[in-house]
Amino acid sequence: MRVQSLGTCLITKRSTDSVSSLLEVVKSTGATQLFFNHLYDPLSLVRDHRAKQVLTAHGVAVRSFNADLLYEPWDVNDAEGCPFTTFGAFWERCLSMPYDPEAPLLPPKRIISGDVSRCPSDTLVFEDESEKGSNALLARAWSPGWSNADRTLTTFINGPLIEYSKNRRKADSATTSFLSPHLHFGEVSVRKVFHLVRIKQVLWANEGNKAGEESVNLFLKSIGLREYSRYMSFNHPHSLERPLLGHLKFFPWVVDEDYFKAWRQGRTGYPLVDAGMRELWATGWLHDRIRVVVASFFVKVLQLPWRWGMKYFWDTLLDADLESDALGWQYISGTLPDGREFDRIDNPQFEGYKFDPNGEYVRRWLPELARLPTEWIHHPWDAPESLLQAAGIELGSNYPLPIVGINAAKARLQEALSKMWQLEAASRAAIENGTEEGLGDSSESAPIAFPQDIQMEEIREPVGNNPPIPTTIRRYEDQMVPSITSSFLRVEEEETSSDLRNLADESRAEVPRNVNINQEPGQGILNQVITQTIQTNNTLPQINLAMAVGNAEDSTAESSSSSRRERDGGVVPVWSPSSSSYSEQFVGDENGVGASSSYLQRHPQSHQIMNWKRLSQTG
DNA sequence: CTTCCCTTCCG
DNA sequence: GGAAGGGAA
Repeated sequence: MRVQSLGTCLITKRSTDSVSSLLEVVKSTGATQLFFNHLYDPLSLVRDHRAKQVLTAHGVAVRSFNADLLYEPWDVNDAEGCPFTTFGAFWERCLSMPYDPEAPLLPPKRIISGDVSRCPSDTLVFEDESEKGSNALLARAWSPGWSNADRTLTTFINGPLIEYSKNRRKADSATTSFLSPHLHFGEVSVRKVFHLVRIKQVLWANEGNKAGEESVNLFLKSIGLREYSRYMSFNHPHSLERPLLGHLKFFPWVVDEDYFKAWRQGRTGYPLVDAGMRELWATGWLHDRIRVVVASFFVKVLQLPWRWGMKYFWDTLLDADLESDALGWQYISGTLPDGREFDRIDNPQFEGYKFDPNGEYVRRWLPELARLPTEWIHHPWDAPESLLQAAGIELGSNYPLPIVGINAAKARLQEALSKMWQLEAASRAAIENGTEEGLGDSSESAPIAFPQDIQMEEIREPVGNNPPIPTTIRRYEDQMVPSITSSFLRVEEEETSSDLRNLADESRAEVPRNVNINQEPGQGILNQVITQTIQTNNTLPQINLAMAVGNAEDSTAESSSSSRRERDGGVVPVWSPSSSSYSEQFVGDENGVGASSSYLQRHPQSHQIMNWKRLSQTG
C-alpha cells in the first residue's frame, strides 16, 4: 500500500505477536530506527515496553512519543508529586501547567522510502460486501478519514462551538463536535483540536464574548475527560475492568437477561431511554448526555451489572474507546471518588423534559409515539386513554409500559444496599475471625459473565420506517471487552521473567472492523501492527504508528525530576504492574473493603465516600 | 449594594 | 445532598 501524500510504503501486518512481527519488518527492510506513539492501557504498556527492549537489544534505535494526549500522565501531579484522584483537580492542573501542550506538527514534506521489496505485507480488508449495507447506515454519523476529520473539526469550530454551552443539554446531536471517532482512531490530533479551539477562545475573550469563552471551557472539559481516562488507566490499570472503589463489592446486581434485552432494544417503556438506545443501534453514536441517561438507567433502575452495559457500548459505538468508556461507566456506577452518588436515581421522565423539551428527539427515534402531545411524550403511562387511542398508542402492545417503576426501583435499590451492607459486615467479621479468607473475591475477580446467547441479529428497527431499517442483517461478532485482569495478574507474576510475549497478545483488545484508513496511517488501527519503515532520517515526522510506550532505562530519574518535558525520544517512566503503587489505595488490588477504607482516610472530602459512610451507618 | 432564597448543576 | 450562581427583596 502506498501512502501517496508521503511517497512511501505502508506495510501492514496481522499478527498475534507484535514484537516479533516488528522485528521481522525491521530485519527485512534494514531499518535502523523505530518510532512509535504512546498508548496507556496496560496491555499496550507491557507490550510496547517489551518492544522497546527487544528492538533496542537488536541494535535498533527506538524512540517513542506522545501523540495522544496534551500532557503525559506522569507529568500531571499534585504538589506532593502524587497523581490526582479527582477529575476537577486533575483538569485544573492541566490547564495551569507551566508549559502549554505541544503545538501540532505539520505533516512531513517527504519521507525517504526504504527498500521494502523483501518485506512481506498482508492485505488488510476493511469492509467486505456483506458489511456495506450496515456500514452505509453507520456512515450517517461518521465518515472516516483524516480529511473528513479535519472538515468535522473546522465545521464545529466555526459553527456550533460558540453556542456549545447553551446547547449542550440538547439531545439533538447537531450541536456537538462529532470528533470522538476521529480522535479515537487517530485521524485528528487532540493537540490540534486544543490549539484551534483555544485560538477561538482568545478571540472571543477579546471581543468580550463571555458565552463563547465559556463554551470553549465546557468543550475543553470534555477533551479533559478523555485525557483523564488515559490518566486513570495509566495510574490504575485495573480500572478498565474492575470498579476502582470497592464499596459496591457486595452489591447484589440483578442478573436478568430480559431486562438487558429490553434495554438493548429500546423497549423499557421510558421514551428518552428507548429513543437513545435505538439511535445507538441505528447510528453507532449517542450524545454524551443521552449516554449518561441510558447508562444510569441501566445501573440504577435496572441494576444490571455495569460491565454488560459497557460491553454493549463497546459493540455498538463507533467511538468505542476502552479508557473513556470504562471511566464513564465507573462514573455512572459511583465507583470513582468523584462519581455519582450510588443511591440517587435519575428520573428519565424529568430528564426527558430537560434534554428533549419538545419531544422531537423521542418522536424521531420512536415513531410509534410520534403523535403523542409533548405534555405526555416523556411519560405516556400517565396519558388519558382517549388521548393514547387518538395517537394510535396501545401501551403494553405497540409501546411497552415501564419495565420497572421508578419508585419500585428506588425501593429495590435500598433493599439491595441493605443486603450489600449485610454481606459486607459478614465478610469483614469472617476475615477478622480468620474463619474465612477473602470470600469477597467472588464478585470482583470473577465478574458476572456476559450473556452468551444474545442474538443481536434479531433486533429490527421497530414499527415505522424512520430511521431506515438496515437492509443487511448485522453480523454479530463478539468483540469482547478485553479481559485485562487475568492476563494482567500473570504479568505481576511473570514481570521479571523475560517472556511476556503471549499474554499481551492473547487477550488484546479487538477494535471495530469497519474502519477505513486508506488515507493516512493512523494510530487508530491500534492492534494491527502497522509499521512504516523509514531509513535513517533525523527530520522524522511524528507519524502515528500503531504502537506505544514503555521505556525502562532512561526515564525515572528524569521524569520524576518533574516539570521538564521531554520533547524527543518519548521518555516514559518505568512502568510495571507491581510498580503502580497508587493502586494500593483502591480496591483494584486484592484487599477490597480494607483498601477502600484506607482510601477513605486519605480523602475524607470525597462526598461520594461520605455518602457511602452515611449510608452504611443508617443501613 | 447586600443578603437571602431558589434554581440548577454536579465527571 | 450540597455548592454555586442568579434573581428578588
